[in-house]
This record gives sequence, structure tokens and C-alpha cells, in this order.
Amino acid sequence: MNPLHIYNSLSKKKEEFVPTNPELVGLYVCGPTVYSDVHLGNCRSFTSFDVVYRYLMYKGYKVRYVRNITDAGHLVGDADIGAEDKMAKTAKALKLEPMEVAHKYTVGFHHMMDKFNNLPPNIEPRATGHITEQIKMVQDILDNGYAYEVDGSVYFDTVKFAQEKDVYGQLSGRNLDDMLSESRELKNQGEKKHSADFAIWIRAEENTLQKWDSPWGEGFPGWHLECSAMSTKYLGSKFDIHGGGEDLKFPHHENEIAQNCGACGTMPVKYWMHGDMLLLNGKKMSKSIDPETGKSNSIMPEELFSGNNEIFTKGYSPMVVRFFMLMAHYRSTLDLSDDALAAAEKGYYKLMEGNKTLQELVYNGAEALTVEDKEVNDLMDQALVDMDDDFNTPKALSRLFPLVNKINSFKSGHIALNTISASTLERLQKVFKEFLFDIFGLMDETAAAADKDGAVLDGLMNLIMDIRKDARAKKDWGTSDQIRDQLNALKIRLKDSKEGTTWSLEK
RNA sequence: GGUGAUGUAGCAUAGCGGCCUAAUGCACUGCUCUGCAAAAGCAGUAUUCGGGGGUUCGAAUCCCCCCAUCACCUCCA
Repeated sequence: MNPLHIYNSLSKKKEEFVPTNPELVGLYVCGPTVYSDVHLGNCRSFTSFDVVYRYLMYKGYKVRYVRNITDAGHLVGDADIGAEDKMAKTAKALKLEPMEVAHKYTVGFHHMMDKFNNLPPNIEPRATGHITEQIKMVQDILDNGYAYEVDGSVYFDTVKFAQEKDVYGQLSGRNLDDMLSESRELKNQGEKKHSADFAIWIRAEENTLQKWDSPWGEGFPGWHLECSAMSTKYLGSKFDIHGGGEDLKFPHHENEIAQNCGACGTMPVKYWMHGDMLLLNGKKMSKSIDPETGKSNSIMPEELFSGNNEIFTKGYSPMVVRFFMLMAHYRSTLDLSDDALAAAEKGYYKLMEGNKTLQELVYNGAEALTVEDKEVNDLMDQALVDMDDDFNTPKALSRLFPLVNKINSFKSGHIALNTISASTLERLQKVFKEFLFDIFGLMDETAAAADKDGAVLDGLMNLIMDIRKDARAKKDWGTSDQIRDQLNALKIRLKDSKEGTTWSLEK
């Protein structure tokens, strides 16, 4: 097996992936805060790590994939100036229980993950279900002297931690001296000793909706803490891969490391992975409102699928969007535009049609091997090497398309099929399918439904194609073209070839 | 202001010291196929990688300067 290399955000280098425990790889990905619908940018991140998860399994690793749901503690502003919890804010606005808000958006999130064909994680823990664990972690950090309590709230002592352990700032590349000197000038620090400190337990006010008993009185856990506590619980105090969006590097992941170190004394994660942002109009997609335009620079997945939006001329299906995401490396920004999506749509159909053609190829005659055999095998090998190189999906895809050309040539007879060996064809059929569906996680949206409706459609299409065939035999081009053009308007494409006519449905 | 990225054909992305007179998808042009198309195949389309210097036998890839864009700096995947 080729070694897998992963770019580690902590060392800023590609490193060979050597799991701590080869029997069970631990993968933790920061999930959503369920206070509103996920936007497309969120979906890119989860899709990137879905490919990571899939490829690890493809390489034969047994993986425990943990992705949390944050349903408490995520504040709109800073804790020590009385900022509001995001969940509570939505709950009040919609006149719902916080639990209702969490449930509503969790269901929506799962639905969207299904649409993108992202596999569910093995464990999806929620913050509110792990209050005891979080309280214990706060206590551990206090016991180790890296936190202090002020009037029912507990703050992480970033300064002390930074002075004693040479860890803080490492992930986000922050110069701590700058941070410390800079913030000395700041006033209005509230209860915190230092502005770089952050709340790990927050005192509840009378109107706080979600609160729990703790040794420090009623309160709720701080953002960052849930990830530390839950990753430790399910993956141990040291695990392999932690993923999330680039924008979580600081403060979220930096503080997560600090909490884990502060509680357990060890660096929690071997490989940190960060996906870059999805751009819209050249800017980061984000839900927050731009003060200049008064709008948020984002699009909801459903709006993109349906075409019901002001940005794009038409809708693009979930698999087209997934394919579009695969066309860029996860560590690069990806710019969303009509042209780019239209290109992805064509490419996606080409791949799917290529696979269908490939699976229908039947080997016949004696082998008469040529250089073709090596070329086909090399392309497959290279695609796998590309994936081993930090999950380089765009590079791997660039190997698959030349294979589609070969496949179509085999079908048309432009290249004789027996120029590759029977076993090469078998391998191609297997590997190509694995790439599309197991590794890239695509689904074939062009496949006719295998239910009653699908059978009816098949029957109707056969009838129509028979009528057209008769018309063509009589050189009745008017009827023939009418059938072709009107089906085309229904997005049913007829493909004439020497062997006869086939059809496919574009969505 | 601090920190970190990026700038590759019309568009979106790969490549990150010699395999690059630059790869993939889309778009575009020509040819084959076709009744005409579509689909498919083949060929072509950047003598060149933001601009200018430098290092090197050799640079899209390394260094310096400039220009432009983006991200993070306690809301964000």
C-alpha cells in the first residue's frame, strides 16, 4: 500500500500518515452550531472531510469518525461582557425552546448531508449531552492551575499557560508577545485577567435559557470546550486527525489545544487538517451581514439546487455541486460562479456516462496487448497516488477523464478492447466505480429510478425510440427530428450510434 | 496595524526546482462520424505561469522588490 501523506496545519508540512493506533483511526471534525440552516460554505467543509473519511476507509483503515453538534455555549460576542448565546438568540426570535431550535436545525443539517451524500459519522455527540464531561474538564484545568474562577464563571488562564507550555499560538501562527503586549493597552476587559483569556464555564443569568448546576453555580460551558471534552471522551486524549474550516484555526482550535493540554498535559491531535473557504463573488461565503451592502454573502444549498436565487441563472443538482467541490483541492479557496458550475455539470455527466459505458463493456476475442494496457493501468495507479498526496481530488480527476476517453474509444471501436488485457478491463471497471462512488462519494443522478416509475419511463422511451427508428428508416426526418428536439427540451438526450440509439436523462 | 495565503489560457482549477516548449473540466476552432445534429473520438487553442530583478547548468516552482486580491486577528466550515 502506498503511504498516505497529509498536510499538517500544525507543522505546516506534508507528513506521512502513521496512525497512533492502526487498529482504529480517530477522526474528529468540528460540526455545526445548530442555530440556523447550514449554508453552502459549511457543506464544502463537511464534504471535504467526508472524502477524507471515505479514503481512509478505502485504504483499509478502520475509522472512528466523530463529528459534534454544538447546541450550547456558542456566543455571539465575548462572554465576559454578557454576550448572548446563539441558540438562545434564535430561540427567543422564533419563540421556541432551545432544544427545539437545536432539533430543527440538526434535522435540516442531516437532510443536507444526505443530499450531498456525505456519510454519517460514527458518533455525533452534542454539547448539551456532555455537560458532566465538560464540567470535569473545567475542574481538571482548574486543578492544574490553568484557569481561575470569577464570580461563578471560569476563565482559561492563557497567559500562564503560554508562559509554562510552549504551545499556545503554534497552530494559528500567532506571535504571543505581540498578543500580550497589544492587549495590555485594552481597557474594559471585564472579569478576565487578560483579553486573551477565554471563558470555559459561564455563569448563568436569570434569563439564561440553557443552564446546568456546577461546582461554580448555575451556568453553561464555553464554546471550544465541547470539542475538547467530546473528542477526549470518544477518541482519547491523543488521537490522529482533527479537521475543520480554516476559519476555526483561531480561536477555536487554538483554544481547544490549550484546554486539552491544560487538562491532560498532552497535545491532543497528531494531524490537524484545515479546509479552505468557499468563495462567492471572490469573497468568503458567510452568513454574517455585510454592513456596506446589508446582505450576507452566502447562498443556501436548496437555493442553488432549485435555481431559485438571484445569483445563478439555473439550478445545479447536489451531485454537480459535490463534483464541483472535488475539482478543487480542499486546502484551496474555491470560487463559485455560473460558468464554473456549468463546466462542472458537463464534466459530471461525462464521468457518469463514461462509467455506464465502461460497466457495459464485454471483453471478447484474444488479447492483443499494446501500450494501451500500460497507459490504462498507469492512469489508475496515478489517480491513487494523487489521493495519497494529501487527498488531491482535482489531480485524481484529471486522470479519470483520459480514462473516459479510452472507455468511449473502446466502445466505438476506435481502440480495440483487446489491446488491454481482460484483467485490466476488470480492474478498470472496479477501480473506476470505486473512485466515483466509494472515494468521491458521488451518486449517479442520471440513472433511471429502479422502481415502477422507472420501468414505465423505460417502456415509454422504448416506444418513442421505436417510432423514431421507423421514421428514420422511411427518411421521415421531420418526425425524427421533432421527437429528438422535443425530448431534448425535456432534458432527455438521445444518442445515436452504429449500435442503435440510447437515451439519458439530465437533471 | 499584525499574521498567513494567493495571482497559471475566456472561466474554474492542477502542477510547487529538470518528466512543463505547462495538466484537467468547460468554452472555442477544425476534422472524423451523421440525412442534419447531438453524443463520441482525434487535433488545435497560454512560446508561457501578476510585473521587475536575482540565485541556479536549469525556475510557474527558490530569494528580493513592486502591484493586486483574499483570509484570520475572539460570529463563521
